[in-house]
Amino acid sequence: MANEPKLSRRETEVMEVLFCESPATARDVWTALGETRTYSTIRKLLSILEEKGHVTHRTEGAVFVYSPKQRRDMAARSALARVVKTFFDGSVEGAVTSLLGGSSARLTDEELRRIGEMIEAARANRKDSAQKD
Amino acid sequence: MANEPKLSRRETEVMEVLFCESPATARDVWTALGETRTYSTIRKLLSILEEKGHVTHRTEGAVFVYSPKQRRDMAARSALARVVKTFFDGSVEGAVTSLLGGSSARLTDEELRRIGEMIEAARANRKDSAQKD
DNA sequence: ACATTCCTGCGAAAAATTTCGCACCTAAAG
DNA sequence: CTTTAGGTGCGAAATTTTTCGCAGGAATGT
Repeated sequence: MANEPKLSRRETEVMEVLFCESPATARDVWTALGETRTYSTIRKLLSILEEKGHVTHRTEGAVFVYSPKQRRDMAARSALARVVKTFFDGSVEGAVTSLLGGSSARLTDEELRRIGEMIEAARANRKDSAQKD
Repeated sequence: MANEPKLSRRETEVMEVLFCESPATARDVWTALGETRTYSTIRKLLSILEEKGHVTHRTEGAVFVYSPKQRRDMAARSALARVVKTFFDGSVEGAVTSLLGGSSARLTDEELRRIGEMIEAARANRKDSAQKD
């Protein structure tokens, strides 16, 4: 069923920070994570992540600046796919509904308009290809 | 930043199965997970999860039937929220776009129509409350 | 009643993760 | 040049996770 998570708990945390705000130094990550552990610990995690191939770094001056190796949009897609499968029985509609319902208050009218347009476009696109058949 | 994950790797796996198809017996979960571990292992996980308060069980006949303790829609919301924050800088619009773009082929026109309506409703709602101010 | 099968409970070994400290190096300030 | 602040590499202790096996108990078929 659900393909097992590749990352451990802390590794996941670090990756999330990285996806959220990369590129980032070990110190950045440390800060973002609330400095709840030792700076040393974070560095270790980062190096493990790199060894496993989930992260790269370039040296800037003498400091390491890390970035996720996977493209952000791809990671986003699979994260969403997982949520859709797990919580919405695979229904994208369900997910969109939840997304819209949960925080519609935070969406500007402009955003809603754009999303609406997107839907229209998708429908039009759909009809086109339907005609082709 | 990102509030740390409460569950370990395997625990997460089990919870996902449970959210996907609950209620479920230990054996169900075991099967869903591909029988890659021992049945005993899965049971242990389940009991740990229960001890930690993430899961409950009722006895049906003589077997345990498990269910997540948190409501599915709530879990869904927070899962989505996390993804939105991590991969879309908090932009719901971005997430919806990705969702729609990624698998628009799999959405029926009917679904698209409904989503469209939902958007309209949200916009209308928005204008109403704007007038109130 | 007896054998067989499948469950649950428990305890602990085995393995993986997580967390640090220490040695050493570099850049910048004194 | 010397000192200081902050980085990196590495090894290993401390903890958590993960995995099992074995001892009953209940249900089912013979």
